[in-house]
Amino acid sequence: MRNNALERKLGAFVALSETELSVLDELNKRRRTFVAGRDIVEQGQTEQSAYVLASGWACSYKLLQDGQRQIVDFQIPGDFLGLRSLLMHVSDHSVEPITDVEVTEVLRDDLLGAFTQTPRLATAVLLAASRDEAMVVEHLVGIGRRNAAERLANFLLELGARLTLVGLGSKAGFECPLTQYLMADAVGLSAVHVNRVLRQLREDGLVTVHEGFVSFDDYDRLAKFAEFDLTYMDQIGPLLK
Amino acid sequence: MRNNALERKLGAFVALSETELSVLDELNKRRRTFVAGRDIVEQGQTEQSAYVLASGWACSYKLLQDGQRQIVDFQIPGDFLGLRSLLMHVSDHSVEPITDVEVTEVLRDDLLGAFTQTPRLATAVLLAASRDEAMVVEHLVGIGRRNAAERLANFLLELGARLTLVGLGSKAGFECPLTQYLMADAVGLSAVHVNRVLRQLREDGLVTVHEGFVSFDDYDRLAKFAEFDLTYMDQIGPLLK
DNA sequence: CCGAATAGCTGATGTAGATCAGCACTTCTC
DNA sequence: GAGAAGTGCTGATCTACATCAGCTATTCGG
Repeated sequence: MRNNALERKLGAFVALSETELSVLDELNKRRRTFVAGRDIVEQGQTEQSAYVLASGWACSYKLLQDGQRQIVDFQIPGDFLGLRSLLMHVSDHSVEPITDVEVTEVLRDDLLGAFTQTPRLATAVLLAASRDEAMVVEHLVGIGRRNAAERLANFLLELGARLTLVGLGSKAGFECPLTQYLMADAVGLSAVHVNRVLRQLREDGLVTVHEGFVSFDDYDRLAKFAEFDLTYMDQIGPLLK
Repeated sequence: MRNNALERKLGAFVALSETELSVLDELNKRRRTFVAGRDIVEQGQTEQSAYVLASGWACSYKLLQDGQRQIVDFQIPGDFLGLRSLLMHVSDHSVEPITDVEVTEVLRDDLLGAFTQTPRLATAVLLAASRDEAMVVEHLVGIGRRNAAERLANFLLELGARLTLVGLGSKAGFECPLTQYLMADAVGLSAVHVNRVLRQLREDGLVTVHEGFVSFDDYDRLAKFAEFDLTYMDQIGPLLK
């Protein structure tokens, strides 16, 4: 069976041949499910497998000694979970499912083996990883230099854009299982302040976050307000023919 | 001639064979120099080449519309400059030399071509990119969840550790061409506050930053204070034999 | 040799966002 | 069916940092 999540993900970066596709098929046929709240990858562990998210939401985060947590990114269908943990000796972060999730598993040796067989796959993974890194960089800029409202606006717009790419959102809005606590840990604010800022954005007629749904009340004004620029998401199409 | 900067960089992640080394030699023989202050890579441009820093310091940064700047990372000898810009369609950041720098140039087509010939190279680059991403993630956590003093302490410790790896620093300290303005843009503070916090750290007998030199006055106490943990730098040795 | 940058430094004041404390509503558990 | 836990929401207070303003010491170009 063709057309799994990993193929869609990598196909966005390089056009894959038949043989490459069949190598991919071999790579990730093990399907697994995880329940919400129980970590999939744990900081400090040595991981033998990564996953590609088929359905549901997850988040990758780091804990500080004092118990504070910084969410690095949320993962939506099509995204890798724990790829960096697989590539590095010990995982530098944890991954937790926010909802129940379905994933396909990718074993380290299989992945590295596949690179040797079909180098274009390695290039594709490298490009996918670069795009992920670009997103982290963008978050860094947001947290370092934007105020609370701009940060939250950017955050919601980025999520919306990513979900739209996989058919789960539009300029009107998207379904969103995140609590205000989760958003706070992602944008580096307190949950209390997230609440206030969301109210502000709602009263200004920009976005409404309510009952698990994010509605863009005025997408263009919101994008302008947030200085939202998604070139970093680099979704023009395959770089390699 | 063997033993250039790129070989050292990638050799840290995979053990490279003779043929792989010779491919590498072909890859980056063009040596260039850039003067301090004039951008090497520019946000929004499409880049055809990346570089490996042979000597000097550089920084990668992003600008916001209002003129604020966030420095994403500093590059020291052995680091890539603009690798992500090469891999993506359009560069999401700029790179500026802080001192005069010497680099070797790597052309996009050469790099992608080399991946096809020797897939292990692709793996090596992927691992190197993962380590870079891990550092950005660590910066994100620092900016999101640590206070000014912890942030600066972490920042100096990380620079020290990285410089030590390439023989340019030790637990005693390192030479450092960064102004307080540059540090401020990197850790997301104002230069004024950087100044005050550095004074605080100095008065507490932890670190002294003076006349282009960073001295760790009490490395262990500083590391403890900053909760410094360098597992994310992942320098245990080659993952692949 | 003089004016203009650049860098480090400091005090006074302002503010964005944290923290604390508490209410209302829903869902889950025994 | 009562308690406990999770989530959203709000007012009052506190504080870590930014901003403004201005000082000194170097360096650098003409």
